Amino acid sequence: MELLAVLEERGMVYQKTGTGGLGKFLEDRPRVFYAGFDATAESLHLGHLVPLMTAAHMQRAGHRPLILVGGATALVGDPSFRNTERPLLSQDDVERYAEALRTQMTRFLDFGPGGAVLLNNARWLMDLNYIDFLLHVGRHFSVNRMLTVDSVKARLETGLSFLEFNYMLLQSFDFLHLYRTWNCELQLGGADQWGNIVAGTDLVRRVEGAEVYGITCPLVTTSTGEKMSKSQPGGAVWLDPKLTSPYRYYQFWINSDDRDLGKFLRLYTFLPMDTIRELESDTGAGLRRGKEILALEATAIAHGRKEAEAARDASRALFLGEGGLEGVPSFEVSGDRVGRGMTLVDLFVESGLCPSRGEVRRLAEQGGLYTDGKRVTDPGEPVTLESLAGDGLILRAGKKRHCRAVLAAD
RNA sequence: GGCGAGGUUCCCGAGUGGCUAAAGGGGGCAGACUGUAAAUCUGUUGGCGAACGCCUACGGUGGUUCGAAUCCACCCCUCGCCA
Repeated sequence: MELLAVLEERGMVYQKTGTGGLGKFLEDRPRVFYAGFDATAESLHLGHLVPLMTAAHMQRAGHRPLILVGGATALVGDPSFRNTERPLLSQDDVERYAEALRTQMTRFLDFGPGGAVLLNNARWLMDLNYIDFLLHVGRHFSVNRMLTVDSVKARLETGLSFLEFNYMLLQSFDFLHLYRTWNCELQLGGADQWGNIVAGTDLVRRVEGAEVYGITCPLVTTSTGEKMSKSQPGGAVWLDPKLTSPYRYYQFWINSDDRDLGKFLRLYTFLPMDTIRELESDTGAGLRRGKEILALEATAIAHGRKEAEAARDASRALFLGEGGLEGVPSFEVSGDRVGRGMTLVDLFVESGLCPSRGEVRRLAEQGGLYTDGKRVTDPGEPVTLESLAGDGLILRAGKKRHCRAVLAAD
C-alpha cells in the first residue's frame, strides 16, 4: 500500500499540496522531509503527537526526517491563530528545550546514522542581512496575498505586529534553506501551519524552480471538543516522564471517550488497520478492551514497553484489584517527618495529590479521600509509621488520582 | 500624536464607598449513577487555621477616607476611530 494512502487511511493528512503528484513523489525514492517544532517549552505534549507519528510512519517507509527546532523563529513568534505574542526566550532556553525535545523524539524517530537529524534554524537565521533578505526573499512575497492567509486574517482583528507578520517569510526561508542544503522536498506540520507551508513551497518554486510539497496533519480534538494539547483534566499531558508519569500518561488514554477510540488507535498507535477495525467494532463496555490496548501501545511508544506494562499493571491493580502495585507512582516519607507529627492532611499535600490543605479537607467532606481503599472521615488523623511500613499506604484523591506513600529507605 | 472605550479571581463577565473572597456563566474538582466512557443530577471551587479569625487578590504607584475593586492624581498596557 502506498505511504500516502496509509497516512490518509489513518486520518493523519489534513491538507496536502500538489494535484496528485504527492503520492508518486513519496513512492519514487527516499526523500528528505522536515517538520518544525518551536522550542517554547521544555517538553512536547499530546498536541505534537500527530506530526510526530506521521514523521515516524514516513521514516519507516524509508524517508529521512529533519527535525527543525525554531531557535530563531521562536523569538519572533508564530502568529498563526494565536491571539497573543509570545514571551521572549533566551538562546539558552531554546537550546535547553531543543535538547529535551530531541530526547523525547528518539522514542518516535531513529536519530542514528542516516536517520533523523535535529537542526536549529538559529544557525542560518540569526545572521541574515536585512537588505539581502528583502532583496532575495521579501521580493517574492505579496503583502496582498499574505493578508488573505487564514492565520493572518484571524489576527487582523486583534492586531498583529510587523514582527509576527514576518514569521511566514522566515519559515519559508527555512524551507528554501533546507532544500538547498539537504535537498529537503517536503514539509510536514500541524493544520495551523498550512499558510506557512504553502508560502514555503511557493518560495522554493520561485527561487529554485523546483516542485516541493507540503502536508498538514489535522488538529485533533476529543469528542467533547477539547484540544489534545491543553486543558486536559488535571492539566496538560506531557511526553516528559518527569512532568507526566508513564502511569498518568497511560491513564489519559484509557480514560478516553468511547467515540474517540478508533480515531486514537489510528493516530497514536502503529497497530495494523485490521486490528483497529476489530477493536473499534466492539460496543458498550467491550470498548474497554480496545482502550487498554490503545493505552498500552501509546504509552509503549512514548515511554517504552516496560514502563507501559508497569503502568498497565498498576492500573489493573488499582481499578480491578488484580496484581501488584509496583507501577503506582510512589512518594517517600521520612520516618523523621512522621516522628515530628504528621496528619493525613499533611500526607496528601506533601504527596502532591492535593495542592492545598483546604483542598484535602474539601475532598474529605465530599467523601473523595481514601487510604488503602477506605474512605477517610477525619483528615486530621495522625499518620503512623506502621501504616507506611511494607508496601506503604495507597492514597487516593477522587476516583482516579492515586499515589503510594512509602517510608524512605534509610 | 489627538479623541473615545477598557484593564476584576483559571477564562468570560457583573459590580461604582462598608452587607464583596467579589453576582452569573464557562471550565475544574468531588459525590450519585456507570464501564476508570458519555449524558444527567447534586455539591464544591484563593491561602493558613479545629474555630472567633488572619493573610493575599480587582493593571501599577501614590493619595482622600474610620473604611476603596469602587473616589482623586500620575504612570503602564490593550482595543477602536482619526492623523
